[in-house]
Amino acid sequence: MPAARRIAHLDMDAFFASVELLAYPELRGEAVVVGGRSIHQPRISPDGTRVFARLRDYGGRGVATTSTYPARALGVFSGMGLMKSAQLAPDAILLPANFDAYRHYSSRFKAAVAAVAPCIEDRGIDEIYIDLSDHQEDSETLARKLQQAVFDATGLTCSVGISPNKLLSKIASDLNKPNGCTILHSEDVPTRIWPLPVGKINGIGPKAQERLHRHDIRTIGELAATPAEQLVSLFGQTTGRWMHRAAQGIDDRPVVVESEPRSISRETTFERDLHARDDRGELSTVFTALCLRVADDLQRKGYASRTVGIKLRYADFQVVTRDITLPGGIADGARIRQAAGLCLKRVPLTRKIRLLGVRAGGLVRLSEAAQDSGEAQGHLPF
DNA sequence: CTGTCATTAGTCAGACAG
DNA sequence: ATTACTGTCTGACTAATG
Repeated sequence: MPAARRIAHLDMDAFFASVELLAYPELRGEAVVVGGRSIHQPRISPDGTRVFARLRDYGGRGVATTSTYPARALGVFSGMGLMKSAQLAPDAILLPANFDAYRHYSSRFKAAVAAVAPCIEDRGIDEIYIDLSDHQEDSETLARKLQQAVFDATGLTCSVGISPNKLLSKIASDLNKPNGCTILHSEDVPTRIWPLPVGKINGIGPKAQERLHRHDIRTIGELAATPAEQLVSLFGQTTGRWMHRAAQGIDDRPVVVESEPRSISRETTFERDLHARDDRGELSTVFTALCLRVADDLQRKGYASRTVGIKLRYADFQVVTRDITLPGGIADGARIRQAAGLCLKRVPLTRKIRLLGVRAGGLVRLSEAAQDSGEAQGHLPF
């Protein structure tokens, strides 16, 4: 008989901000926000102390990527526009994001976890699922071991949830933050999960939450008590059934140790909104650069793309996408640029544009790609 | 021959998450 | 008023195929 499933979710505490605090320990306890467009590096003053930019000094477009807990106490959360954040916390310190450092600490904490428990599913830069089913120690011991290993390797704290499945563990890891540990069993669902708001379920975002609220469904318990048919009629077959099961704490998704990427993309928001009529040159330069970066990413990772697409965000925030599927995979800049150019022709260019993006989907491994050179569709039989 | 149904691929928008 | 970037998935719709 196989061991009962036991799965951990491990989430680094305020990850980006905490990495910054390793570099700038004098900021511990301060309201610090990470984000913006990277032109506010700390300076060294004549007396040798570091001088940091304040939120009130920030001018341009940008959002808070993360904030320390003191900044959160002032109402500044990730995703919030920096202009709005500056109103709430003008004296908060603003640091540019340093993704190289975050990737470095990400690898370190994942390696530390792997030394304790090797069956890991990557969920982005700052969190992972771990399958502990084959381990003998009790969950409390394992959780503390994981946290100690992460702290020894990085000097950073994390929070851990352990339960029979990913859904419950994800909720659990958030129940006791920072540096917390929560262990849940199936029997705990009515007491520990049902009182929580529906938005605590990973996958129920602001829109679904609002629709549920309109039907007087606010807690996970109320969701669990809603007939599956009603949820299906509200959200469709797949999502409705999933939601109903999730509310009972049921989730049989496995921990996926490795997976292939589905798409690779690059996009950028301009300093000011651009118009195809007045800013042709700039738009064209950026567009080509994005195509080259996507091509470079494809080649470095060893993929070719069969579906190339573009994305535009107009000044009013409306988003349009177009894509094109090709007979064979491509990975070089010139042909990505050509395909993306065809997409661009199908989009109205009468309004000002705020963002431009290029995407490569339908990925095939470069080693197996047909290396389509325009004749790979085969010769006609006559 | 025409209509219907099932299935699949392609396209696009939108929700969600880290 | 303000709202990054990268990536995944689902639903709705259309077209093609059988």
